[in-house]
Amino acid sequence: MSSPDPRENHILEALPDAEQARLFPHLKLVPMPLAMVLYESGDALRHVYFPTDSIVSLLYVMKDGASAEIAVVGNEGAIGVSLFMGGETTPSRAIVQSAGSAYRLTGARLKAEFNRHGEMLHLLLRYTQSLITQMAQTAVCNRHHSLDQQLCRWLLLSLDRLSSDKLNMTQELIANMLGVRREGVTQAAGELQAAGVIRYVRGQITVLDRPRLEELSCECYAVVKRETDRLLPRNRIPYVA
Amino acid sequence: MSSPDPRENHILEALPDAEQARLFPHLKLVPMPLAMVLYESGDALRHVYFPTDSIVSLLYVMKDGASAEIAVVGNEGAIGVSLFMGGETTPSRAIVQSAGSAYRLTGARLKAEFNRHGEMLHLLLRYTQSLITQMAQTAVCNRHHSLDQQLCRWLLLSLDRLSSDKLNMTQELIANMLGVRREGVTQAAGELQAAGVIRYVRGQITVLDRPRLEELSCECYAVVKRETDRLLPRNRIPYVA
DNA sequence: CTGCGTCTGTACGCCAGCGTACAGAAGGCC
DNA sequence: GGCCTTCTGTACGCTGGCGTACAGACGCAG
Repeated sequence: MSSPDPRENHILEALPDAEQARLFPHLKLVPMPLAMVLYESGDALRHVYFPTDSIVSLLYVMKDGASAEIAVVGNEGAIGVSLFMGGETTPSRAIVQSAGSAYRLTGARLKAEFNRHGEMLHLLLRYTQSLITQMAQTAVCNRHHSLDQQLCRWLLLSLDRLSSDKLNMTQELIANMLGVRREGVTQAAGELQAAGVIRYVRGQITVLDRPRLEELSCECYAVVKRETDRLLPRNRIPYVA
Repeated sequence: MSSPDPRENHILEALPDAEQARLFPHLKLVPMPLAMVLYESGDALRHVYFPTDSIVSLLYVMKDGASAEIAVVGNEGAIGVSLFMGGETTPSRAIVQSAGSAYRLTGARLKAEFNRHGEMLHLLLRYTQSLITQMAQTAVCNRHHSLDQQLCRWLLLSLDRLSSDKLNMTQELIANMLGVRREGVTQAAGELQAAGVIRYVRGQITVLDRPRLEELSCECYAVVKRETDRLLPRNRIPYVA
């Protein structure tokens, strides 16, 4: 971005002027390079991150090394929910899946703002609920849907968090996120390419036919999208008790 | 229970005296018969439920009727998280999986207490985080583990929420919760019975060898258990900012 | 322009769980 | 006792995704 602005993050954007004035001076713009780990399972969180153009995956890693993504966070949300939820740590790993930037706030500063019980609290809680929806839907999706469908869902979730129709990610990476074999992704992506829905060139995916992608996806994408839009409307709504 | 007491629910138990005095008069003890639906996907919630000896499953139902449990709630928690999270509704169904009782509170009363930003808020948020852990782990489990392992996990989660070693539930019901075929559960349960771990008689499961059950389960049970115990210690801990 | 590392394509046997179908067994009701 | 419903056991073919193995393709460094 030529002139980074905290308001590129939807949560920060939605804050009332007074809260923005209080918080923005303490925000620090940090680069988010690919594969950067924001926290490991069980780490005490020091900061909360508000992505602008980066995408972060939350994933669980098992003892045998198998992994699975449970949610993806972009400029609609924040990383470090367990800070204000009170747990301080969480058994997941947060890893940058698409490079970019984020605004960072110290945990202490965030908690202080949260405990003023103002709009920030309500925004963060609503965002957390949308995160819950995404995780729950991921659980169901993992149970019932085919790899082909899940790949479509995953591409759409990423696409929504970028301003471009190009994704920079290898099949290996996608496989890790979905918790499947790399060969499976090759297979599924090959079909999509043959159908003219995407173009795939060595770590760069271009989406050619988004409507078709939505058709091929399972319903999980739509459910999550609808719920996210409902919970996080992009304008300033005062809290109603 | 011979003399029901709100303190059988761990959240209510953990409240300071002042908050208990304020809330308990408004609690209503309600029966929770098997298969009772507390809310359907998208329903506006009117009450929050604090189970004492009942168990409630949160499950997602897809368009084609397929379903999957995303979390289970007993006397350690509450049903109706989306009320104080701000969403008012949630795309899941809450259904009683093991009959018993619960204390009920109107949504308005709960929100009023929540917005006092006292111990109730912190307890509910910490509980919500443990719920998040459970959902995330379910997602991973659905991806990577065998039906046999998942059955063990599920039995343990239920067992922890009951005071008995007997579970009243048909294989059909379990299959619905796990999102698998009934025959699959028959198969897996048959193996457990042959191994002397459980005894199965027409809708009644008796756990004979719990340690063995834990060994046969995937790590998911232990992860969720540890995290739940960490987040919700059974004593009154003042909030530290 | 050559070589090497990374990324992608393909192949083959294997198996868990699915869909389907049906049979026996236990318990309740009249 | 006899009937009917519910619950459980078993069988069989099918398929999606896994594990493994290897070959081509692209791109960067030297």
